[in-house]
Amino acid sequence: MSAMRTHYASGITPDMNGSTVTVAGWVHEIRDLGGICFLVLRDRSGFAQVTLVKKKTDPDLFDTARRLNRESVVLVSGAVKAAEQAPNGYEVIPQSLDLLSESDSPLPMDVTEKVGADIDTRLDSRFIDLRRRKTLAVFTVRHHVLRAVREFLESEEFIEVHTPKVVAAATEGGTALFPITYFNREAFLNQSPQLYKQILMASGIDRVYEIGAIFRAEEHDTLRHLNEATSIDIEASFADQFDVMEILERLIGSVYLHVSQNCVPQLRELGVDLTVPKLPFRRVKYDEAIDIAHSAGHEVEWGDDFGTAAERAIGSEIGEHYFLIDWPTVIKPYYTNPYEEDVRYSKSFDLMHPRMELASGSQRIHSFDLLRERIVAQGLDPDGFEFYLKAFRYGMPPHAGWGLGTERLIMTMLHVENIRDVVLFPRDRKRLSP
RNA sequence: GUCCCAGUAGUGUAGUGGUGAUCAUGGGAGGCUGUCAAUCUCCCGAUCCGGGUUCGAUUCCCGGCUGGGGCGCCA
Repeated sequence: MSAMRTHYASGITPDMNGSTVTVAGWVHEIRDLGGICFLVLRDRSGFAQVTLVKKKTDPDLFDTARRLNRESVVLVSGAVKAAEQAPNGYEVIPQSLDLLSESDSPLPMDVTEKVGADIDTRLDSRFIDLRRRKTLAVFTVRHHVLRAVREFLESEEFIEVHTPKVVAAATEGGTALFPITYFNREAFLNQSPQLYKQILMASGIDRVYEIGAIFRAEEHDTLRHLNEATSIDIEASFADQFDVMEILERLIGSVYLHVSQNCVPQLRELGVDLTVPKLPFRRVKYDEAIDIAHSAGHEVEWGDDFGTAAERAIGSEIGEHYFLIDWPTVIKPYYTNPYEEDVRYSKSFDLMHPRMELASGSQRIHSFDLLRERIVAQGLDPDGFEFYLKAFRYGMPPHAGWGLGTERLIMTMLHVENIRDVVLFPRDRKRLSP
């Protein structure tokens, strides 16, 4: 604990009756009843009630307390008193109260959650929004999700790497990139670590993962897209798509388990009853999914991706996490390995939640000649990929991998509607600040 | 990219071709010794911008700006 503070609010218990503590935090509410005044102090852990009885309190201290603005930052030292009627069974009888930072008034939004606020209002004042218990709970869970991912991948002997976010060329064609000026040259913000993690397979590191920002310049405007998102990516050598699918489903199971065990108060705050999904997830072939979509009345041509409506129909038919496997080669990126026996199909998969796609992956092409051929076939210029293709000429093992959307994992886990709710400072088409 | 929708106190909302523009929360003053969505009395605070129709527009029409959402695309 810091020099200023001896305890978090939740670290104080009634059996500490009589001992002196110093708590620090924000003035959540003040209830002045005339002869007695209650100051509710809020910190990251919870609330502490500071009780001032007029007759027994120094007049200056009493007056300072009752005149505090909401959300001012204060430091309160005093004696812990066990009290039945107090919220957590105790209250603090102050000996001193320091006003460390006075809050302006009125506040840009309500912190006590009595009155709602639009997402836009909340994001404009995100630092205040984070003072709300529900918002704090979401980001605490997010931390535990990422921690669980790291622990799991580490236990599977993956090494964490960081690849460049400023790149010279598009990874896969298709999606739009953000152009930037790099000294005198044109450069882009990376849409995916794909090419770099594949290059690392030629290094012999064998199993790598990266948790990092990806950028997409698409002008979409939905509850499940952002222009800057966080991707969890892995790549593994001497593996096929089924090997990495198995890693992925065990990772999902492990993350759910970790969160259900370590985020009990947060889940309660959010009203989420978390059940760990059963393994293994169903493997549904693309062709089967087409049939499901058709029988639900959705038009899907073989070789097309599923529209949102068809995707939801398939999702509600399956009802839980599932893998959508064996996609047509034509709708997957050039680095996706086709089946040798029928090149119309590829060794690819998407991990689906009934609400949306969470991840996609595949076994990759590791033959230089085939890869170059596929790049050309998709209308891309192989010269722009020389730095990448070079890694396939001097001993590249077979490999497979996937990319998982961190935000989508969290929003489906916590039943969050809007992807912006699970990113501290989201970047969408309209928002560039804060 | 495209289509739809919305802009009313700090915040969240109701409603209206002529209003004293609703309610809650908030803020100010006062009362109250056990509050915990404290409570009571009094008070404060708003119709996005520009043009048009009209005797009169916050309301109807057009444009703008800002925001929200669907689809496409994707994670």
